[in-house]
Amino acid sequence: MSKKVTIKDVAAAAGVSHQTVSRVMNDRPDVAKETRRRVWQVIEELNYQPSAIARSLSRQYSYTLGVVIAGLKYIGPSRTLNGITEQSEELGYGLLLKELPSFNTNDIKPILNFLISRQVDGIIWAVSEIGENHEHLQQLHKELSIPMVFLTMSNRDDMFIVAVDNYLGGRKATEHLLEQGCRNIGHISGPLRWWESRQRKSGWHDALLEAGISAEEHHWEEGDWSSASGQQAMAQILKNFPQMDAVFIANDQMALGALQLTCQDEIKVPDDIAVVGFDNLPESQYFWPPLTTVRQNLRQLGGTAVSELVRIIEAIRLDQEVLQPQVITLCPELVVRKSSIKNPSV
Amino acid sequence: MSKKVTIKDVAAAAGVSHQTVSRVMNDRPDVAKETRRRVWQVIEELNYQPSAIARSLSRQYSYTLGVVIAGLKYIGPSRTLNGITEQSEELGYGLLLKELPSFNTNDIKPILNFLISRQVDGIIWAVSEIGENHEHLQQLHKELSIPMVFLTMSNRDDMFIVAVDNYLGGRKATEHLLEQGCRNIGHISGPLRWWESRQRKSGWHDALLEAGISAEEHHWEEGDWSSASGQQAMAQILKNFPQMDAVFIANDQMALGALQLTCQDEIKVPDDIAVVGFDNLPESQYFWPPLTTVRQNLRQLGGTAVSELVRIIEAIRLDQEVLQPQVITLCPELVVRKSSIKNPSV
DNA sequence: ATCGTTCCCGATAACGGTAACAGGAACGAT
DNA sequence: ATCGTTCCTGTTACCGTTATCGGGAACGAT
Repeated sequence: MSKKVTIKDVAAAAGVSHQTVSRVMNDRPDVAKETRRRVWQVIEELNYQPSAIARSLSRQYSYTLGVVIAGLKYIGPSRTLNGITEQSEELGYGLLLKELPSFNTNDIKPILNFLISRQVDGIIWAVSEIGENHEHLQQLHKELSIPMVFLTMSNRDDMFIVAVDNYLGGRKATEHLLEQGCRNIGHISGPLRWWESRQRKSGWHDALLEAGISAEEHHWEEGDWSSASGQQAMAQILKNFPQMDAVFIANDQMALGALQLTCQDEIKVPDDIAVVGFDNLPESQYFWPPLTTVRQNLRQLGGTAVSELVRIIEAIRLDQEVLQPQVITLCPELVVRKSSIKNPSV
Repeated sequence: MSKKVTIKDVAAAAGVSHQTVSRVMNDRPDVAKETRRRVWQVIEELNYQPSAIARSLSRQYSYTLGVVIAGLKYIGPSRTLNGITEQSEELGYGLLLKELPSFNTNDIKPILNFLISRQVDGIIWAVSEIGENHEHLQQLHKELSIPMVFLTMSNRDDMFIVAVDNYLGGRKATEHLLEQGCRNIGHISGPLRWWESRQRKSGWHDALLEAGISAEEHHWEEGDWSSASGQQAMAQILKNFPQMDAVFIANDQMALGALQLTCQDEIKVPDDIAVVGFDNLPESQYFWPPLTTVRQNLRQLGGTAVSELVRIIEAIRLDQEVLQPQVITLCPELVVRKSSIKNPSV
């Protein structure tokens, strides 16, 4: 059972000091050409892999990022994580992953401590803002003095934030329905404890307002993101708001539930009611009818967060100077499909 | 900017040696009650967090597992990862995550080296077996002498493997259709380079054979898991095999594509053609009609892999004895919904 | 011959913990 | 008084790297 080969084994085999081996590994200039060659040869022969652990201990950087995420069983967070893994691979950073057991976990401190004790260079907080779950965090963040980037939360001027513009998404969806000539546009929101839900709903609300239409209380219902809740909410709105000729639904899953209801009740989509969702699930294109929706590029979201975090880390490492916190906003785009096209002229 | 507090700071503040602090942190018995109390107090006051890095270096275990995964943007791998994070949290292990850029990456060695250089105690290989992508790996594995558990791959008797019984899933689906009185049962498979695809197809094939029905070449088509390919494959089979009265489709996404086609062509599901999928997406229940499918518990798959790996690691740590490799198989179950019920008596 | 450079390289001390050993104090037994 | 225990604590070495410093060899300039 071959024991791990260390820098000293290499040094002994090459007949140099371990320091010289270190110099070779790190491409330092002050090594004679011949020595360098010989050391490299031994490294290859012994298949020497330097211990990243020892390295982290010695220089004070681990080249590892901590990622805190929640809801991996849903497709949204996984896509974000996908973006994070790709970009961190690209930039040469490892990832230490922690998943919160639920979205509104209050027991945040041990998780941060866990990451910090493992010397991560920075932390990406990829948990949506729900209810009060960011209040406590915000305070801890200030005490901690470790670079952090937050995803998908309301703007605060003392933090680095990367987020999709959910408000704009809601507006785009609603404006599209207005352009189709709809005037009675309902809305099924996500749980309003979620920041995203509130943003999307505001977008809907404001777009209507600007068109001179008032969004009234019985024009919308609150769902919980699930298809079941979408179905239920749809039934409710149909009852309260029978004139409805279009509906903007805050995610594709709920939209799917609503669509199923229209199948059962033989309501024609889009002729009777036009439907727009949010998320652009890979499946949405194959719903019946294919679903118009708002695409948010979550991979890009994750990737941007990593780039940003690394930028901060390396600024500190090199300049010893702290960057100004900023908010980066990504634009969602509308994907138009059959479910919202009112007048298929011809 | 408060510098990190180390074990020596605590020792100095408490008026003891750093070794005593270490003893207190690790709950060793040989510390006087009073001293222990005092040290704890200082630890709390200074909010001391021991450096996991230094600890890993000193004892030779990091209490960290490496996870190699691919296709996080799909829901399957994310669910598996979800199971992995939960169980590792439970068992007190951290996770170092690596995502392969594609399913059939050949450049495996640097990834393993990366994980090993960070002293992970074991590795979970959560990448499906596709084509030859496991051949090379198998060889590396033997040289490496680090505990590994593999997910979802064909049985080999010298490795630890955890997998869902895809063959059984295929059988269950097909047998269900036979029970519904169907005799002309088609199949849309996933890409046959995938082990899962071959297993599911074999299940279909063998179930038919046992019922005295021969599965012929024009009774099935190969898809690529996407809804688009499902739709296309469905169209093809309908042409080649017009008598078809049921179809087993190797995943829900392709089934969705097929269902959309039936909507367009006004084929009645399940009356004209019964449909069974595979995966049990959260959306499947809301397809039209609701989709009968095979549920595989991927969270359990991930969780089991972690438990198994930790069992191996701790066996080595304590007994210094190596466990016998084994294969753990999880049973998928059939979820019956409307899309496959032929005779809705009354 | 002496001195200052430049080029290499090694010795030693960190980094922040744990392991192993040694030793002092208190105590009872001889 | 001496010895062996037991209980507690400190000293020292070590885990595998990198950083710092210092010094020898070679070389050209004085």
